[in-house]
This record gives sequence, structure tokens and C-alpha cells, in this order.
Amino acid sequence: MGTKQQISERITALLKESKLSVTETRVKILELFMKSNGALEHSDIETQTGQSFDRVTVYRTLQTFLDKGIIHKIPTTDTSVRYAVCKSECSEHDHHDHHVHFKCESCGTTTCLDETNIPEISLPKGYAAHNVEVVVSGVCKTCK
Amino acid sequence: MGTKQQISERITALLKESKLSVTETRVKILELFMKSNGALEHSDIETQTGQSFDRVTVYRTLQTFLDKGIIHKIPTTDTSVRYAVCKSECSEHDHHDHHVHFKCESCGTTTCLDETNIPEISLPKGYAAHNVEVVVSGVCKTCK
DNA sequence: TTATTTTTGCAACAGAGTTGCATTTTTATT
DNA sequence: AATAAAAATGCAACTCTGTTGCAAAAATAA
Ligand SMILES: [Mn+2]
Ligand SMILES: [Mn+2]
Ligand SMILES: [Zn+2]
Ligand SMILES: [Zn+2]
Repeated sequence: MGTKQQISERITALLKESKLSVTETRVKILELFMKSNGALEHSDIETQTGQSFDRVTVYRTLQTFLDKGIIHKIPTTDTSVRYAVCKSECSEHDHHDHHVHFKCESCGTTTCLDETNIPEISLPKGYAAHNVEVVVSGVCKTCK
Repeated sequence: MGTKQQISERITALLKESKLSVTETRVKILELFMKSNGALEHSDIETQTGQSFDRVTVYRTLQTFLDKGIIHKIPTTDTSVRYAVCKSECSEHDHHDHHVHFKCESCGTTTCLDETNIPEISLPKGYAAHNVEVVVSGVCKTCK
């Protein structure tokens, strides 16, 4: 957690590490991600910031964060795209989110289960795996 | 596999089992799915049928097939939606595709690995799993 | 402070998906 | 086989999501 001040400093540091200008948009969107306990989609960001930013800016900001390994996408079966902040192992052009994602059918929240490891999958002969995504749906601990 | 005649009969039977009218659109789209060795998205269906059907009809057909448990969706991290035919265990309103999906980074094909089982995932306390989706990306056996 | 680089907002556009409704096709009934 | 009832299709119009070019504004470097 941390105080508002501390979070703000962490965000500034993160942006500078990633060689990104520290702008109001980027800081506010990163704050949103850090406050939220679940993944966010584009529309969440638009509504939760109170329509203060242009849609285009939000799209570009998310793309920039993806490029720099600050956030990652979570697979869905609908056309929506969900994003969550990366913990540590991720870097520019090389995402390694070896954790399971959980989508609650009751509250709709998608969370990163950072402690839950992805098991080995033995593929048929001839297939080479680079990345494994696991999305579990069910009921989360708060909805239980 | 089977001859054209046999496939046609199987499709008719499948539609009747699902209590669906046997229409040209539905038969042609199901043929496409059965011929294809990978998953299809909406645009594939439009192009591969030679623009003969209205977009709206294709959307409605896919939705109907989903509702009846004839096809299932495959999760992606982009906004595209991929569909593949269900094998057997699936029925109306209850999809159980306990198999792994593979997306080839080389040829772009998404395939159902029907023999590859999904391992048990031990979630944190309080979480209840209803369904587990696994999507592996890498290089498929034909591209290797 | 000033110059340079980067980011933002706007406008305009492209594409994906949805809905209502009239027409056509399929299925059920006689 | 003909007819009636039900279901599916195609079209038009629309909404929603995401993209691109460019001028104005903001952030960083000098
Ligand atoms: Mn995650
Ligand atoms: Mn499948
Ligand atoms: Zn929940
Ligand atoms: Zn391949």
C-alpha cells in the first residue's frame, strides 16, 4: 500500500526507469491500476478518471505501458481487453507473467493470482511452447 | 474425415439434434469448421465463403452455435474472437472443453489439442474454480 | 529561460458488432 | 403436394471500439 505521497513517488520512479516522460495522464492511470485490486479495461479507465482524458490518449498510454513491460494483457473470450500491472519479472518486449488469472463469475473482477504457479503442460510431439496462459473462472474469495 | 456426402449428413443430423432449422448458411459454416484444422474467426468465415452471406447472418449463426454448444470460443489477448467446433462433452449452456489450445506464433493458427489434458490447479484458499482455460503459444508441429 | 522533444487533444475515419423490420426460407400441418 | 405457421435472412441504420494525421500543449534537455 503506502501513503499517497509514497505511491506518487513510486510511480514517478517507475516512469523514469522506463524512460517515459512523467505526465499527468500516465501518473493518474498508473494510480488507478495500483489502487484497483483487479484488472482494468479501457472503459474502466475512462469512467474512473471522470472523462478527464481523451480516449485516444488512454489508448496510447496503455500501449506505451505494454511496450515498456509495465502492464500486461489478460486473455478473454469476448472482445474486451483487460490489463493489469506487472509485478517484477517483466521488462521491455519480454513479458513473463507466470501466474494464473482468475475471473469471478459473480463480481466480474479479474485478478492476478501471483502466488499461483502455472503447471507444466506436456504438449504433443512437435509442439514447442513459448508462453502459457491460464485463466480460471469461478467464484472469488470475497464473493464466496 | 469422410466423403462430402457423409459430412453433409453429419451436419444435418447435428443441426436437427440441436433443434435448429437446416439452412444453407448453417450448413456451409459448419462445413468450413469441419474442413478447417484450426479455429476460425468471423472474418475467416466471411472471406472463405466468398462473401455470399450477410455479416449479420454470420454473427447470428455463430451465436446460435455457441448457445447450442456446437462451437466454443477460445480466449485471446487481442480483440479477436476465435471459434472451434466442440467435440462431444459440450451441450447447451454447459461447455466443458477440458483441453488445451495452442496458438502458433509462426503460422497464426489456433488449434484444439484435444488429447492434451488440463492439469489440476491449486488455487488460494477461498477460490472455487468452475472452468480452466489454457492457451499455449509457441511453434506448432507443421511450422517446426 | 529557451530550444528540442514528446505527449496530448481534436477531427476524421475504419472496423466490429447490434437491432428493428420486411422479405424469404424452412418446417409443420393438412 | 399445397398451405399455414414459424424461423432465418438481408438490409439499413446505428453504436461502440480502436486508429491515424496533425496542430497545440506540455515535458525534458540545454
Ligand atoms: Mn497478471
Ligand atoms: Mn477447443
Ligand atoms: Zn467475486
Ligand atoms: Zn504453425
